[in-house]
Amino acid sequence: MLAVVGPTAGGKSELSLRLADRFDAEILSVDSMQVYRGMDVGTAKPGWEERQQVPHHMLDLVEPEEEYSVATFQRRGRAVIEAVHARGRNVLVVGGSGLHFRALLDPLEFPGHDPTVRRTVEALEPDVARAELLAADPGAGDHVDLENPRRVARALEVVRIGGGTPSERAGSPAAVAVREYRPLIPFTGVVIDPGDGLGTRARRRIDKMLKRGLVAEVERLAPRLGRTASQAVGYKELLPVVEGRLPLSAGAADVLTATLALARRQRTFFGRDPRLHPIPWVSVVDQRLAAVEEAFGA
RNA sequence: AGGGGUGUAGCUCCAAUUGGUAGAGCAACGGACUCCAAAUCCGUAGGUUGUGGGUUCGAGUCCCGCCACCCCUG
Repeated sequence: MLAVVGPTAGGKSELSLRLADRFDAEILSVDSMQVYRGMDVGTAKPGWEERQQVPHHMLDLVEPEEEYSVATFQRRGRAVIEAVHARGRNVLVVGGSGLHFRALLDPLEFPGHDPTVRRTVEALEPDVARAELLAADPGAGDHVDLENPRRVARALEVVRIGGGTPSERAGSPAAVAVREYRPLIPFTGVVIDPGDGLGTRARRRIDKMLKRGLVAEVERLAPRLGRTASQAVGYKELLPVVEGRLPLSAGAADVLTATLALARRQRTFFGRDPRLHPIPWVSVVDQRLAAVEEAFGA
C-alpha cells in the first residue's frame, strides 16, 4: 500500500500517474469533493485520459445534492482496496482530505448516524448541547473540543443513539491505535510539502480553472449543490459571482484566499503524521518522482 | 476658489461611557481534528488613531493650521 498526500496545488495528480505505472498500481482518491459528479474543473478531477491510463477509484460516486459521509467513504474505500489486491495489483492512495485518508487506513470507528437525532441536536443552543454532553460524560472535555459546536453536536448525537460517551470511546484499543498512528492497513506514504511557491502555483491553477470554464460549471451546478458540495473551495466563492452579486475579479481573489487557507490546514493535518515522509516540492517533476520512489523503497 | 464631509490595524467599520493613553469582523501567522472535513473550532501578532501645533494632570474624542480624498456651488 502506497500513499501520496498533501495540500492542494502540490502536483500530486501528475506524480500519481507515473507512480501507478511504476508500481503497477490503481489509484484510490482520498478527496472529499471529487466524489461529487459534475464537480470536475473546480476539484481538478482527473479526466478521461488519465482514467484510461490508470484506473481511478472513489470519483463521481454521488450527485452534488447528496452528502457522502466519511463513514461511507471508509467502507467503500476498503472494499476497493480488497478488490484491487484480489486482482494482484497495488493500491496508490492519492489525495488531500486528511480525515478520509485516516478513515481509510487507520482504525477509525464511526458510531452510527441518525438524521433525526442529528437535526434535533443541531437545533439546540450550543451551551445547552454542551451541558447535556457534560452531564452524560463529565470528562468529555478531554476528548471533544467543547468550544466547537459541531464537535459537541456530533458527540451528543453519538451519546443519544447509544454509541457511547467520548470518554468510553477514547479508551478503546482502536482509539489508542489511532492516537498512536498505528494503521489498520500498513502503508508507505509521503506528504508533499508545497513550500514557498504555493501562492504562485495556486494563482496559476485558479486561472487555469477559470479558462477551463469553472464559472460555467458553478453556474450549471448552483441549484444542485447540497450542504457539503456547496462549501467546496471555488464553488462557494464563485456562487455570489454567478448570482451577479460580486465581480469575478473579487470572486477569484476569494478563491485564492480560500485555497491557501485550505492548504495550510492540510499541511498541519498531514504534517503531524509521523508515518509520512515529507517530500519538498521541486519544480522538476522527475526530481519529485525520484524522491518519492526513494521513499517508497524502489 | 468658496461651502460641506471624511480620514482609527493589510481591508471594512454609526467600537471606544460625560476627554482617562484604542476595539470588532475579515485577511495574515500558528494550532486542533474519530462522518457537514475544500467543513468547524482554538490561539497569536498587528495601530506614534492623516499630519503639525494648542487647551488639559490626561485628547481618537475639544480648538487652530496643513495634507489627502469625496460632494456641492461657482
